[in-house]
Amino acid sequence: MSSHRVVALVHPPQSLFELSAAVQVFGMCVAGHSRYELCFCTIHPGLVPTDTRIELEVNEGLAALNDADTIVIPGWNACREHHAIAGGEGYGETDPALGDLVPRALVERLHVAHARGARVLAIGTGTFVLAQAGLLRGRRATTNWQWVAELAARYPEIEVDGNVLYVDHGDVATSAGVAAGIDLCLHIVRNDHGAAYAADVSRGMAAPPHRAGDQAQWSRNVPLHANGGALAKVLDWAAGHLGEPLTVKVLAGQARMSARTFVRRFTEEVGETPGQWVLTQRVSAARELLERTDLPVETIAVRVGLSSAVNLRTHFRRFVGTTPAEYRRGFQQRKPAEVRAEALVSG
DNA sequence: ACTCTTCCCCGCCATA
DNA sequence: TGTATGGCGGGGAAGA
Repeated sequence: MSSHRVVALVHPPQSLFELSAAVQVFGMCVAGHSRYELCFCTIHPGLVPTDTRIELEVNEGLAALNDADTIVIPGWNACREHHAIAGGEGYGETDPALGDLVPRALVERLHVAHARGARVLAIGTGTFVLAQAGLLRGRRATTNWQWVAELAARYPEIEVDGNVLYVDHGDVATSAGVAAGIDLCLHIVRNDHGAAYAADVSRGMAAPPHRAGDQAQWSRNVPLHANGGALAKVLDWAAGHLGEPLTVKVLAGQARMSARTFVRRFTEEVGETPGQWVLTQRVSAARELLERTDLPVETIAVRVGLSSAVNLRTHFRRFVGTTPAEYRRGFQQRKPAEVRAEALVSG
């Protein structure tokens, strides 16, 4: 099996931040190499302007999409081009022609790629390209909160959800802007190569390990380090003590807050309730243990704080869509092929 | 499948 | 008056 080819579509004025979300995650080397082959293409190969005063040299044209296993569209700033040329800042202003600036040739390439089974990811305003290509018809999708209304207005056939970080349909996925792009890419890596590998990648880039797609987009852009980082410390602490009872009372105590205030602040800043968050962490930890140990399911359940195998199974089905045993089996079957592939790359 | 208990989460409100 | 806190109670879900 040759390595998975990820092709990022660069387009002027390219958003560097959203591009680097894809670059960091898919280009990240773990133990010396990456499991993805990351390439770039653009409509007119050559120097591509970005949203800052740096140009990118991109040598491949749209033909590179033909053999992509995954296509990433890290933002689509065509709308800002006019503002930039006019000397304006462009942020916050909407251009009604946003979707119309998607060239026909690109739309066709995307159709072909999607039809032959390539996966298409959009980060932030990249969603508009997928919308214009008709790949989101009748499906749920998201984009930057600033653009949610615009997206919904222009494409009524899409179920626009502005309250999530990302939406993944398997063949097509969209995310909110900036940091949510990292979350989406990590989510993809996680499904491709498992939670343990994804955790290695996110550790490599010092990103928070896992945020579920249905978390709210940051309502006020408050970093977790607000309030002297009290919440961030509690999250770290809790992640290291999953086997112990993590009730709201216990967590609030760690944060030196009353339970009521803790729940309120937690949901505001993290985007989901403490209970949901703890549960997500526990299932996540269980996935990792299933992948890299041979511990019995019952033991794993106890170790991650889910008390019993019965309990673990119900939550596992809800989050992962399968049973722990099945998940482990599926994962270990893939293992030998991957190990061989790694040996080839590193050797 | 059932009960019983505990905990979650949120609205409401008094307080600082 | 505006803002953050935290106690209380209930509806409901989770777990034993």
